[in-house]
Amino acid sequence: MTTVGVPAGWPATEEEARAVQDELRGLVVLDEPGPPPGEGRVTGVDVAYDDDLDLVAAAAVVLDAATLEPVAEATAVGRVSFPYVPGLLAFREIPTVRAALDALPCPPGVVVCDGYGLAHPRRFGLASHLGVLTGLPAIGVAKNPFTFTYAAPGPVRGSCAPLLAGAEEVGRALRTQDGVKPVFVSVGHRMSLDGAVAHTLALTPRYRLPETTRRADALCRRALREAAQDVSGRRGQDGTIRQAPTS
DNA sequence: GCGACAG
DNA sequence: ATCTTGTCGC
Repeated sequence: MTTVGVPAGWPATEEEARAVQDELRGLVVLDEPGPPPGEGRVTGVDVAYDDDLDLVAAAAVVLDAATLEPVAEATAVGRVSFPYVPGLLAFREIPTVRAALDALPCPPGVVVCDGYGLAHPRRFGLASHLGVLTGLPAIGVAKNPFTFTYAAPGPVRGSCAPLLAGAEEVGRALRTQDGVKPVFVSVGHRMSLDGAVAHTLALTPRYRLPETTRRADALCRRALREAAQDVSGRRGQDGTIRQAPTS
């Protein structure tokens, strides 16, 4: 596990954060189909919070794309770098997620985020932001439609319908299991929408959410529990931080 | 102006 | 995201 602070120059206000998004948005690569699903490696990233303890724990879990078995994993713990503001989620998650990705012993392949990419008020959600900063192909798979609209996809696994911002298709509502609420897939970086949907289907043989997300979610929660244990052990009742044990 | 709003 | 027990079902 690695520890991270808030990066120097990280936006402190919503205005600054939006300006960063407007500046980086142009760097998203949309003309690559991305690696084929079922080959190479796919990495899930997720984050868990304890706002009271000012803790963020991130996990990155690398799966073999063919078998969906984990081949590597890493975690990182840091301070909360930004409040939750709809549309600015990336500023809350990225520093710790990047640290976890950097701690991996192997290349991540395609990164699967818990949230959106292009399906975003300024077309630059978490998956796009993380993709641009790392250069990795990335997609977003979210659990709800945010402010976007969609027609219900067919009831069978694999059915999908456009996720719409007005008339613009920003992603797809995808049924990953028969009769189960769809997930909301969007392109992050260096991947086509069809590719993002195909990857998502390949990652959901059994459950609604991708195996990448499920594994990363379980791991970051565990990392948060352990970090919270450590912190409470080192903090007095007045919040004073005592010295970490030297061993 | 007010409410809704990825995680 | 997080607060949270039991419960219905494969």
